[in-house]
Amino acid sequence: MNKQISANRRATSYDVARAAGVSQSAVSRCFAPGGSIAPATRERVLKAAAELGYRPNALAQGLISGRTKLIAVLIASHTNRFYPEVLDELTHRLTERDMRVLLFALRSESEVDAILDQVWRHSVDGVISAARLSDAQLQMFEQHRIPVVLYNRSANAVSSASVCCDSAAGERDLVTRLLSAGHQRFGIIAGPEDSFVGEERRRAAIDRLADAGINDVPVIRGDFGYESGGDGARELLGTDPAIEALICVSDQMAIGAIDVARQQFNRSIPEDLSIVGFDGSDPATWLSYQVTSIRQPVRRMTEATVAMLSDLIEDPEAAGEKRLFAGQLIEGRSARLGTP
Amino acid sequence: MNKQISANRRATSYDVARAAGVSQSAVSRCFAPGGSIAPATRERVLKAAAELGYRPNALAQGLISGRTKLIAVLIASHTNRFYPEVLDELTHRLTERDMRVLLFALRSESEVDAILDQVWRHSVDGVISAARLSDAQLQMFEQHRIPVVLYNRSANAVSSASVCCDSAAGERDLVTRLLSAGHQRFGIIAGPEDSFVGEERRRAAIDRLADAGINDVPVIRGDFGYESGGDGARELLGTDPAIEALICVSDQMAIGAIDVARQQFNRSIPEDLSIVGFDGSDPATWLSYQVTSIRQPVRRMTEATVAMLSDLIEDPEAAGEKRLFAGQLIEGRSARLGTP
DNA sequence: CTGTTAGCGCTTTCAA
DNA sequence: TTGAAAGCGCTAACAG
Repeated sequence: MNKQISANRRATSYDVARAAGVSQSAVSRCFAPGGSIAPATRERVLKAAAELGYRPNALAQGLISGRTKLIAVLIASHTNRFYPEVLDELTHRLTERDMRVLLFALRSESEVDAILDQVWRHSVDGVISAARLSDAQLQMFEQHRIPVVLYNRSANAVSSASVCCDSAAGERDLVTRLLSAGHQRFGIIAGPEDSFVGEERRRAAIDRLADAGINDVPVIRGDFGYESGGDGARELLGTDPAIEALICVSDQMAIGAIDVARQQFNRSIPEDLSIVGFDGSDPATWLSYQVTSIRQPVRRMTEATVAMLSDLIEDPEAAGEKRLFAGQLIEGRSARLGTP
Repeated sequence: MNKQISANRRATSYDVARAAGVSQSAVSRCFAPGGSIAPATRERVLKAAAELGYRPNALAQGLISGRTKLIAVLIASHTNRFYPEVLDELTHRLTERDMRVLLFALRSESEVDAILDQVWRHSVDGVISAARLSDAQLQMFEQHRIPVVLYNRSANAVSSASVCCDSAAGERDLVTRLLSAGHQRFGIIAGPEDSFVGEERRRAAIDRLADAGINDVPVIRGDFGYESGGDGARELLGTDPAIEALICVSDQMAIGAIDVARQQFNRSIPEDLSIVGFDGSDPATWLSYQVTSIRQPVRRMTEATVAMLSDLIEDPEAAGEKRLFAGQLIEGRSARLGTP
């Protein structure tokens, strides 16, 4: 019994080679970037390939060449939930550069190890992480020359490549403006303790307030989402009705706070209470809220991220660069702002 | 010169075999689900593997076994932008079942072919498509026994598996309630022509209105997003100030419409104007909007999707099932509703 | 239970 | 420019 091609087996380069009357390696060269092949041969091969519906097998290519064009994208679930622009932009820019996205959404820190195990097994060419990685985990990648670019978080010990929005500067800017508008009593609605950007913003706010001689500012922690922003506002305003400004580390929490302040505490925003957010996400610009916030330059940041990753893949010895983008103040209408 | 293990080469099963003093296939069996191996050997192997940091290479596994555990997820960019729950839930449920997500975000129909080419090359075990696929494209997968589950869209010709929210029924329900509350003049803010769910909802609304003897209802098309909802409202209310109810095929468009109606046309919602949306996405429940809408049971739907896909992967000959989930009415406060 | 053997589909020298 | 041959790292018979 000869080797039957069962009707639905996918065509291999051998099938194409046989059909075109050339060797298998000729077929391979046909689909390679700079493969030397005679125009006539090339045409015959491509014709046969088209007829058979042949497409190079990415697994085999990756296995032999050591290049998979696969990029692992790690992102905290809440980031995509509350700020979907990031993943969307990243995915598109990667696709544009002929790379594929292996997506991992993290609901908690504890999942990271299991996920890195998978990342590792799949021989990805690079990693973009919008989730926190430990130094040990980063070292693991560095050791094996797998480029990693951190998105909106940076490592302390290991010198890894990263693209960040300058949360601290942005938050300081916001607080400075609130101070110069005369606000004296503040409340902070922060993020979870394990959030890098959340903590960065919280600290920046507290430090700036301390510089102005304001200490012991009450802090409530939320999860970046709408509900938790409302809860935070309820608790802060309930405890101290004299609070004049609420500093929220995300737009969705600011929005939740605005709704609760207006509807349950009967405050006019910003006349009776200033509320600021952070991110510049879509809903923050909606007419009902117009949150005073800091917009992250997502497009430039994602562009920088994949550009940097591409470069590192080309030259794995290149040093990891840290790029810091300034956020842009959105005045909005949810806070009374003074001059910088 | 003997075969040096360069410090950063990743360990293979041969390395582990050598270290443990067993054959390579013993190592393989150690990591296989039901591989028969003596406990003692097993332990030696696992120890060696741990020391070398060995992890099976997914590429090689996929190549030889024909199973990659890779699932291609196709999703329209705007779906993730305006309704991120879907991708998040899908990703988690797939991960739970030990499958990996190869993500493709589509900005336009024209990208589909290029993307399917990639899907194909990567030998995925299955496909989840929350983007429109043509019959030809579906047949291609069917021919090669690659299971596809359509999410919120169904094919006409080909009988493919699908999980949908019953948009038509939901929209009819909504319109019926609006009618029974006495509304007579309507406007529709629809989605792009190439959107499956958008068109389904638009048609259902128009048909239900026609049943009630109401014809020639003005339709404006948006892109499911906030801005376009506002634009639609502006145009409809500008043209016909007597409109009593706005039917929007997405929540974010409903939200945009609410803001414009309130702030630019000075309408009280729902007293002066009823506005309904669709999806039951997060922002629709925010206090400032409380959009009257139909909630898609996303969790049950995504669960059904990956369960169905798993089953099809186990048994590729199984017939594709179509599951239709009823949407749940959210009364909200953006529309005056009558009894069903 | 264990080792041997034969590929999976491809890229990449190396000669011709 | 072309083809032959080796081998990426693994699984899956098949003997022993």
